[in-house]
Amino acid sequence: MPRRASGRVTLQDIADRVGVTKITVSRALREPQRVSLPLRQRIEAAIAELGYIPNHAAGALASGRSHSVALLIPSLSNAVFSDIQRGIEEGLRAAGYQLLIGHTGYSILEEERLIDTYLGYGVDGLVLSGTRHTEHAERLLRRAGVPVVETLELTPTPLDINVGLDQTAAGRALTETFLAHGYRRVGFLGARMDHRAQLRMAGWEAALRAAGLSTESCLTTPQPSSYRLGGEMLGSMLERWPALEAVFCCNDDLAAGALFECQRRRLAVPDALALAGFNGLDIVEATAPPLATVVTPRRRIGDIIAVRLLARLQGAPRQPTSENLGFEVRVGGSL
Amino acid sequence: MPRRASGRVTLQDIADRVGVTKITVSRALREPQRVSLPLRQRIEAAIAELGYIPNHAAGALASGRSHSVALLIPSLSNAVFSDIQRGIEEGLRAAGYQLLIGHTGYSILEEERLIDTYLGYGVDGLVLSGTRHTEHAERLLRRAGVPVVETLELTPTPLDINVGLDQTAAGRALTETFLAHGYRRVGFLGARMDHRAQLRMAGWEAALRAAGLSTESCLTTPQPSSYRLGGEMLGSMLERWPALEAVFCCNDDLAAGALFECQRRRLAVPDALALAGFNGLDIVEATAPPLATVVTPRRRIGDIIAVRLLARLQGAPRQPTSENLGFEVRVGGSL
DNA sequence: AAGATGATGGTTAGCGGTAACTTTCGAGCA
DNA sequence: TGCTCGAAAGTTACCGCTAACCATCATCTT
Repeated sequence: MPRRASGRVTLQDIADRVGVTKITVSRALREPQRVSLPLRQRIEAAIAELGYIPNHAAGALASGRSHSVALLIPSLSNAVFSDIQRGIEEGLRAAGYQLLIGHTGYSILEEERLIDTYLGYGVDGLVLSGTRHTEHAERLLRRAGVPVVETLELTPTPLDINVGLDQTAAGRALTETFLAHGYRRVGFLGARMDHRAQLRMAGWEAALRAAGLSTESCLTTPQPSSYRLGGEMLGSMLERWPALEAVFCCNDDLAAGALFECQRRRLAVPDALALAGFNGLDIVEATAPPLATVVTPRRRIGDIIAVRLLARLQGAPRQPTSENLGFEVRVGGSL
Repeated sequence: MPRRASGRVTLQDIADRVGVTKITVSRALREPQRVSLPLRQRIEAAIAELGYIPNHAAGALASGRSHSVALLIPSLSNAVFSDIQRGIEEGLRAAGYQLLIGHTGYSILEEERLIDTYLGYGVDGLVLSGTRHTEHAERLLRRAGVPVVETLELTPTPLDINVGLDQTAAGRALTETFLAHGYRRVGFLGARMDHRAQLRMAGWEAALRAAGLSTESCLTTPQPSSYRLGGEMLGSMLERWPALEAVFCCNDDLAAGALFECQRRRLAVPDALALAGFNGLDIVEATAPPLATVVTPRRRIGDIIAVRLLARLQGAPRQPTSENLGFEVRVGGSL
C-alpha cells in the first residue's frame, strides 16, 4: 500500500531500532514505570534520534481517548472568550489535556459542524458557548457520551455541565442601578443580538416595566458590534430620542464607541448622558471617564469549567447541573 | 475487546442496515456519483436514522488526509488574528477544509506542543503566526511533509509559504511620517515585545538614527498590552521625558490607552502630544481624534494564505517563497 | 526444592475507516 | 452471437496504535 506520505517515523521504527516490540515503546511513553529504566532510556534516545511524532489519530482510534478537549467560541476578537479560554486551558493542561479551539462565528450551524468534526477526532470533552444548539447537534452530543459544558448563560435544562451567570438578571440589575441614580429615560443599544444580548435586553425591559417606564428607546442591529458601530448607533438614538438620559449598551465595545461619539459631540458623560456597557473588559477602566458595566467572572468561569470537566473525565458520573457564578455591577464614572 | 464507549454508530452498522458492505457506504459519503442513486438514497436514509458520526481519526489514519488545517495564534483577544482567521477559514471552507485553532500565548514552546498535537491528528496543513519557532518544531514541520504557512512577518528563509508584511519597514515608515510632520522627539512605547513588536521598534530606531535624532525615549515591558497599560506607560514616559513631542505605540491598544490618558491629563492630541498605533484596528477610527496607525492587510493576508495553501493541498509542489503584502500609513487625526 | 509472586516484555486482535484491485453484469457494437 | 467496456459493488489488506491476555524469569516463601 504505497501511501505513507513520507518516511514518517512510527512506533515500529523505534522498536526495530531498539530491538523490542512496539507495545513496549508504547508503554515507555504512556506508563514509563512499567518499563525497566535502562530499556526506557534506550527507547527515549531512539525517539529523539529518529524524531518520532506520535500519531494521535491512531492512538485515539485504538484507545477511545484523545486527551484533548474542544472549546467552541463564537468570536475570536471578543476578549470575553479569551479569559474563559485561559482558565480552561490552564486547568486542563495541568492534567495533561490539550485544548483545541473552534470558531463558530455565532452560528449554531457552524457549531454543529464543529461538534461533528471534533467528536469525529475523538475529543474527550466539549465546551460550548451558549445553551442553544441545533437539534442535530444535541443529538450528536447525547450520543457521543462525552462530557459537555455549556457556558456563559444559564439554562434550566442543561445537557450536562452548565456554568455561567444569569444574563437577564445582570441586565436587570444594571438597569436598576441606572434608575437608582435617578435616570428615567434609559435606552438600550444592542448589536449582533445573539442570545445573550437578547437576554440582557430582556433584563433591561423588565426593570423598566417594573418601574412603569417606557421601553421605547431601543435600537438594535444584527451587525457585529464594534467601536465604530457604537458611535454610529448612539448618533441615531440621539437623533431619534433627543431627550434620552442614559443608554445601556449591550457590551463594552459599543459603550466605548458611544463614549467616543459623546466626546466628539462635546456631550458630557455622565452629566448630559449616562452610559454603561457589559462585561467589564479592560477598556472600561481605561476610558475617561471609566465606564459603568457589569463585571462578569470570566476567568472564574473558565477555572470552574476545568474543574468540573476534569472530574467527569476522571470518572465522575454525569449529573446535569447549572452553576451560577454571579456578576457585579460596577458604576465607574459614566453614570 | 470491551471498549466502544457507547453504542457509537459505525459505517458497518449502516452497511448492515442497508444490506451492503461498508466500503459502499464510505463511497456514498465521499464519492456519491460512484454509487447508484437508489442505493445512495437508502444509505442516506439509514445514516440519518441511526445518527452516524464519521470517525475522522479512523479516516485520517486510513487515508493519510484529514481535510483540516490548523491555525496557531498567539492571542485570542487580539483582533489582529481574527481577521486573518476569517480570511483563511472562508477560503478553506469553500474547498471542504475545516480550520482548527490552537492558542500559543506567544510562547514558541506552546507552539511546539500544538504543532506536535495537530500533526499527530493528521492535519493537512499548518498556519503559524510568526517566523520564529523552536528547533524541534522546525524539525517536526520539515519531517511532516505538510504545507506550512508562516505569517505576519517576513523571513528570508521561509520554511515553506510565507505571507506577511515587513514590520520593520512599517515601523520605519510610520516614524518617518512623524518626522515629516515636524516632530523631533519621538518616543517608542512597547508592550509584550514579541518578535513583531521588536521589529517595529527596530524600524523606529532606524528612522530616528537616519535623521540623526535620539532614540532615548523608549519604554517597553514584557507585560501583555492593554488599554490600561498604555495609559500607565504613557504616564511614566511623560514623567521621565517631559519634552516628548510624539509617541509611537507598538499597537493600537496601547495607543488608545495613551490617548485616554492624555484626555485625563487634558493634554491635547495632537497639539500637545502626537500619538500613533499599529495595525489599523476598529478602535483607531472610533476615538476622538482618530488615531494615526499603520493599516496592515490582515484580511488579505488570510485570503492569500487560503489560496496558497489550497494550491499546495491540491498538489502544487513545495517552493519556499516569501510574499510581501505591504501596509499603509494612515495619519488619522492624532499626528 | 517446588510452587507462588511480581516485574518485565511479547502476542493477538482489533479500533473504524480507505486504497487498490477484482468481480459482476448489463449495454453497445460489429 | 460473441466480445469489449464501463458502471457498480465487493475483497483484501492495512493505516499506527493500544487493550487484554499470556509468557518468561529471577526472587521469595515455606
